[in-house]
Amino acid sequence: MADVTASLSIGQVAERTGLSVHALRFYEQQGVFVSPIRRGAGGRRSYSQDDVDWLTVCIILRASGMPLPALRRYADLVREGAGNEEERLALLQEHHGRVTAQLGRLAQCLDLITFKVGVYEDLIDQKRHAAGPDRPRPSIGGDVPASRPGTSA
Amino acid sequence: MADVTASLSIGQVAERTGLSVHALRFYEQQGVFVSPIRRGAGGRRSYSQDDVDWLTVCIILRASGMPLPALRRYADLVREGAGNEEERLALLQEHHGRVTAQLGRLAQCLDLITFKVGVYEDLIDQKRHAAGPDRPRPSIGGDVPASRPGTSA
DNA sequence: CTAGGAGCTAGAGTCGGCTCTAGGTCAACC
DNA sequence: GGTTGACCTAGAGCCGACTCTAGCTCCTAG
Repeated sequence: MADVTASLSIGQVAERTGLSVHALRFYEQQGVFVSPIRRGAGGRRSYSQDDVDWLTVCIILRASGMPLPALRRYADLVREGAGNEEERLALLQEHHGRVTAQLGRLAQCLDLITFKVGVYEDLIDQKRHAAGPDRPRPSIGGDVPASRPGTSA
Repeated sequence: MADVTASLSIGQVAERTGLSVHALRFYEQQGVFVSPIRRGAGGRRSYSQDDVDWLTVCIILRASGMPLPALRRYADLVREGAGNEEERLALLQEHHGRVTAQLGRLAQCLDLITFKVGVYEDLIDQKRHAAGPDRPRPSIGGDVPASRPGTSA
């Protein structure tokens, strides 16, 4: 029972979350932490495991595009304590919807990119083989247009 | 044969691409167009269908996170004409990789979000039913920690 | 006892990607 | 002939999310 509820310095938290110390102070100032970060000797921040866990969630939410104000709002709700679970749920559901939508859009984009990569690959190894009389393939001008996918979106 | 190769005003292009006229001028200034936009009466921009097609591709690339400098680089290559297909391919492949990675990350994030939504849904309809003697579920303090997914990433 | 390293605060700076403003030109309508 | 309304240029401003700086306090090691 050594490092259970061990408290970490800002540098250690930075190291294990991948955030910069600047970002950690910035997040704190922005109110994304649920409980105030404790201070140790000389006013230094001392993060609990809970703080780090929460931070981990925050990082994932941020990575999925949740803006800081929404994150702060969520933190506010959690800080308020039990009783506002519907609001938290609503916030998360909304974010869930946005992430799902973004995934969809991204997948569509990927289709086009994959298509274009394919076209260039074909084009390039047609050149390599410097083939005979079979037509090189139509509709490549300066660049291929959006021909196949993406036209519908 | 009326509007084939019709040329469009900046306003019309804005309308059908969803970009603002400001953004269109900005993109032009940033060199993302392959050929210079023609000018009509009084120096007004006149977009060809090709311009709009290219723009459509650009929009998709941007939507998938390609930064403007990369887009410009791509446009530069296309403008140069045939002979640099390997470079174009490389650029697209790199972007393809990044988009794929981003999709993966986003999917992981979505897992956590889905999980948390699930937890709150359970929690809320347990409350609604105000059930009997079965324990409400452990490990919900202020908020559920990252318990299930995301812990590995 | 001093030099280095980690931390502190407040606030300025940066970057990407637009967005907006000021001041002007046209063409068309009333 | 005056007023819209769409367009023009050059350049300033904005927003989000950090990032960096200056000037300070500690603690520890040499």
